[in-house]
Amino acid sequence: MKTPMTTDHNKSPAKRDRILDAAEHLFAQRGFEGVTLRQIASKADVDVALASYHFGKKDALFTAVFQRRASELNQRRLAALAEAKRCSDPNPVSIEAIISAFLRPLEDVQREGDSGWQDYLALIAYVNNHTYWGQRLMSSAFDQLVTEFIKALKTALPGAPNDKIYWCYHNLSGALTLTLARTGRIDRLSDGLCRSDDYKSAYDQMIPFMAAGFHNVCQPG
Amino acid sequence: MKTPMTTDHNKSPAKRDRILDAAEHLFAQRGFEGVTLRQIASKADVDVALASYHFGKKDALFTAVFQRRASELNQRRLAALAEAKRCSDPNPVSIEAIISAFLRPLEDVQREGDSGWQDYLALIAYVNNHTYWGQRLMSSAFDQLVTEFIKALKTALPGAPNDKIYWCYHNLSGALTLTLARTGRIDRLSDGLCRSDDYKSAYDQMIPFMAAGFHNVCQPG
DNA sequence: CCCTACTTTCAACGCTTGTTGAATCTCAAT
DNA sequence: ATTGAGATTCAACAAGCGTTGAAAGTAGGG
Repeated sequence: MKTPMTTDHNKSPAKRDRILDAAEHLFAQRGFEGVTLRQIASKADVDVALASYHFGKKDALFTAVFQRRASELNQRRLAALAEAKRCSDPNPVSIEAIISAFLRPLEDVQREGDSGWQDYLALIAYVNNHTYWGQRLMSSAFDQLVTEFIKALKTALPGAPNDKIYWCYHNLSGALTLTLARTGRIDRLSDGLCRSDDYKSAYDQMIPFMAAGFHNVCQPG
Repeated sequence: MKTPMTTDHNKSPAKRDRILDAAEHLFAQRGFEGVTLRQIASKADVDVALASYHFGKKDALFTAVFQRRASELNQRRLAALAEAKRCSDPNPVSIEAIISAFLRPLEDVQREGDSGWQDYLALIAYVNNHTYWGQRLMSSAFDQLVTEFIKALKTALPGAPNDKIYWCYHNLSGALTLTLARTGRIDRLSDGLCRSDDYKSAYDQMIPFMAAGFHNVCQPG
């Protein structure tokens, strides 16, 4: 009996994946127009034409890179949120726990070594601050997840006006984005006291910071 | 008697400035590599070669655009900080007042109509999230100002550890950067309830939000 | 062994890019 | 009028871009 034959490309995904990895790294570092297909192919040790063969136009390759890890990240964050709900069971989940469920999975994948995740999170930062790519990619990849977290925030802050919740999430998202971009600015500003690549410290202070902001802005009435 | 003759180029700054304006708008919208000198020249209604004549390489044009409005912005923010100190005179300045002095001048220049400031602030957002340009431009343009504000924050939060102050400023800077980028994401997330171009609302909620974060994270201990 | 389907390479295309050197224009001072 | 210096245009360059079509490689099923 023959294999069910979605003969697709499960035999030699090696080069295809190497293109994705190289593109992930370079796009995250220099942006869409800042990278050429030849640089990607060179880093992946592959012919230029192969990128076009597998992914079509350059836009499509960028989109493929962005979507590759999105669903796994969403699953991890949703799992963290479910776990937080389970832990505080009869009581409602605290703001701190919700924000923690939003951020800690990022710390997890960053710590797990695979530098691909580092690049991917930096790519999210690039896309989130980019008008064109943000409009095209952020919603389809993350809106469902974000809506889930915002729903949790609303129940944790009963009576809070919706627009304030969204603005508070905007603050959280912006601070997180700058963290993920790891530009090294805080290193220079603090003269080395703080480091952009010290995620642990970043999240440790970000969680109580944001929780206090939510509580202060979103108090009912 | 002849005019004191820094014969430089004060006679026909028209085209030179039009290049800066066009570049400001396009760089802010599409980034450094996303814009061609021909697009800039076309928008400025000027020959391509003129940009090279006035500014040299493309990098130098980008730098010139970035630096053009930096010192005026710094002056406005420093004036706002001085005014805040004056208002609360014998008492120390509050965190809220410091953050307000940091943000409100942005709202002012945005309201004053001149759409160039809008583009410029979006350009700051682009540079601040960009590894390469951030390292080259942010420090020289804004470090002195930021250091001044951080000094004020330190005196307003006596006993707070320095690293926490820097991380808190990092949060403020990140949220502000996403606001300045005006990507339209909050519009889509909130289904039109909040709008990226509603600076007033953005700053109105950001000030108490950030102040609460500072207070919560930076309590001495 | 020979199909067949997929992957990978090769070579080249048409086009755009940033940059430059020489030519032209502008216009105030001589 | 002439000069001279800055501003502006023109035309062109070499280099690099994304993309493509055809050729070559690979491998499992008949």
